[in-house]
Amino acid sequence: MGAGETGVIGRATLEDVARAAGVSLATADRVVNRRDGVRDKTIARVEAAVSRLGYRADPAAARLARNQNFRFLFVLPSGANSFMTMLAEQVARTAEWLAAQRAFIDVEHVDVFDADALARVLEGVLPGYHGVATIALDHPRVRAAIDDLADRGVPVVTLVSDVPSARRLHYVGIDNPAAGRTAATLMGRFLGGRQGVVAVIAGSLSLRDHAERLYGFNQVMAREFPDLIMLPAVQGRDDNEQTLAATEALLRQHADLVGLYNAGAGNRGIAAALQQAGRAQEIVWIAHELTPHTRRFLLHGEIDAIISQDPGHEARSAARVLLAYCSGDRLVADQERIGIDIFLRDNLP
Amino acid sequence: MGAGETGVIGRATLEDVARAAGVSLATADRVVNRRDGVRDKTIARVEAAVSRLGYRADPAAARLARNQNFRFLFVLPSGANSFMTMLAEQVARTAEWLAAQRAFIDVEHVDVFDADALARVLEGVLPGYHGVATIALDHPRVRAAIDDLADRGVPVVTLVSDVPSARRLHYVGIDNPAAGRTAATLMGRFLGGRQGVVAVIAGSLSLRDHAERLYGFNQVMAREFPDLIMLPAVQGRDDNEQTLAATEALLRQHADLVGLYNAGAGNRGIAAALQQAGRAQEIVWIAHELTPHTRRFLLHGEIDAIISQDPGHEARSAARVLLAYCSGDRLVADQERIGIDIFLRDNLP
DNA sequence: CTGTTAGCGCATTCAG
DNA sequence: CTGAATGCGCTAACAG
Repeated sequence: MGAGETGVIGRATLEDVARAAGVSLATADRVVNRRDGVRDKTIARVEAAVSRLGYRADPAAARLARNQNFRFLFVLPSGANSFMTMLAEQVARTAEWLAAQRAFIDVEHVDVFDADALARVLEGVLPGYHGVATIALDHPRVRAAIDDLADRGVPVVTLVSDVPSARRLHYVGIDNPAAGRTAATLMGRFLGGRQGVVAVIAGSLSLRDHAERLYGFNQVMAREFPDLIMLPAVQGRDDNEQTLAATEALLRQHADLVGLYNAGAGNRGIAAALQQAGRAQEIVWIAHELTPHTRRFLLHGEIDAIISQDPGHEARSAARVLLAYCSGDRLVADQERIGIDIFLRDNLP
Repeated sequence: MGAGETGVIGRATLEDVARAAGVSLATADRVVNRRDGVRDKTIARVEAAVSRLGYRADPAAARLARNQNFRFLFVLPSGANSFMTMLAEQVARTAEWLAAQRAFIDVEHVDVFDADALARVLEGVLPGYHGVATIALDHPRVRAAIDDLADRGVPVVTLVSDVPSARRLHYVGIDNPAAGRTAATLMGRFLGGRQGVVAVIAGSLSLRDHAERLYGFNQVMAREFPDLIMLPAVQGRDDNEQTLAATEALLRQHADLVGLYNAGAGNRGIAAALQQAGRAQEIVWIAHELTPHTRRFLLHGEIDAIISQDPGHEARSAARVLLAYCSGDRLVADQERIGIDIFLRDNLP
């Protein structure tokens, strides 16, 4: 028993279509796959049969017959903060899944802050790769490298950080200005009328995603919460040491600091500084990316909210987009939209 | 750099394994698929070859050879609030995708509030279905029906609303107590020290998911924000009219109403009542499920935050879980975890 | 322009 | 217990 009789409805096959249209399998295949070399009349006959029988190609069989493998290159940062480490792990996990789809990925690590190094890797992508996913950097040389790949017919998707002006196939990541606005709204509302100074830290102001977050943050703070005093953004280089120092300086200079938004990494530095100053609980601190560390700080009530993106989702999405492009499949658009997640300690995964 | 040496791009096939082990294709297949009738010695030989060559079955080829179709039944509510309508749409969209995987889904509608009707549908599931996904209802008869299906070997996944005590394969939905706690934290923090009364509306207190949300909400309110006065929950039956009436009553009786949490549907009723009373902007209102209506209320500043779940994700997840179970594939656990989404007007999709 | 044929990698009879 | 043979639905040469 079990798998009940496969019943009758074994759907129409290409052969059924061919027979119904009175042509050969090959011809049916030609029109279904929009290859030329078929008279308009027979095209019409076949298409009629297709819609009459409700034919839908079996992609599994097609891939098997085509016997084609894909090879993708993922370019990830070598400097490993927690989020990037998680991303790398998820890419590895995705690789297993992809292998089942006859697609393989190689990973190459490069210093994200170094545009030339990144561009060099992109420029040197070997032929034989069917697609590239990369953490991008908004720099002319990087943009040029991406465009060159596009010219060579290699689709590239940008991951986490975008280069909108390049001819990339797709951007897999969050809307960063919106993420900044989200942080600002939470900041303003959590502060609930308290007066004082709000500071902002970023990894680097020349990283597009960080800059965009600040832009969004400042926009909403100015418009919605004009009573709060915004400090100019300081840089922490996504590094715990430097962020610690920066935070200490802020605390020293502003006794009335009530809010802190870190648009980049280095949260352990902030935690250390706040704890040392004994002001961890009173200051509203909003951070990015759910990692083991930020999770702990959130649970302890130091971080008040985390704005995040799901690295697993991003890795899978990049792979799906590349694969769909290469094999001509459609993709479910809203499955590929990366959401701006908000985590409080109550809705942690 | 570049293409790590996977050497030749084609991976090992079962035939390669067979040859390497010095057995026939059939025998290799027997051990790979754990069928018996093979001597331990040859099993060992084959397994050695498998791991030596790093063999991984090609699922596409396997499905093709097996030539098997699956048929699933989705049981959805007939009473159509916006969220359920969206869910139904997403199920339809998922069906298209599933068809490509040789799996087909039928949808049956039933009144969710009627346990007997639901149980009847579940009891009457025709043989020939390989799996069932259903919006459940925590009722003995429904539980029994689910267990019967399980006994018949039909996997069932509960969707959106769970019956934890039943032998369902999987629950696809959010952690509702946690959702309630999330709402409470937002409520308390958005109120930022304001004093007054907080009201709660639910569709029905006998719906497990609504009850759980209230439980979580009350828990956090009592523990974290003891100064706010909690009103006993009122029922709106997930209906705009009744929810309107309930809200009007609340507004009439409590001039000091500062917060409103709706754990169910019927948000249009609330909006109407608040607008009429002219208190839409001052009351912190937290609602569930992002729909065209709640989105509008959020953008207009009436709703302050929406706690949500992604119906597209849920529909796809239910399908994937069923399909993976039926075809013996593993699934990516954390792709199937349904998150508790928080939407402010800044991070709307 | 159209048809014939030989696989793709695997599951499954049916013999031995 | 094991092996040879057949076919799933489709693609891709290669003939006509």
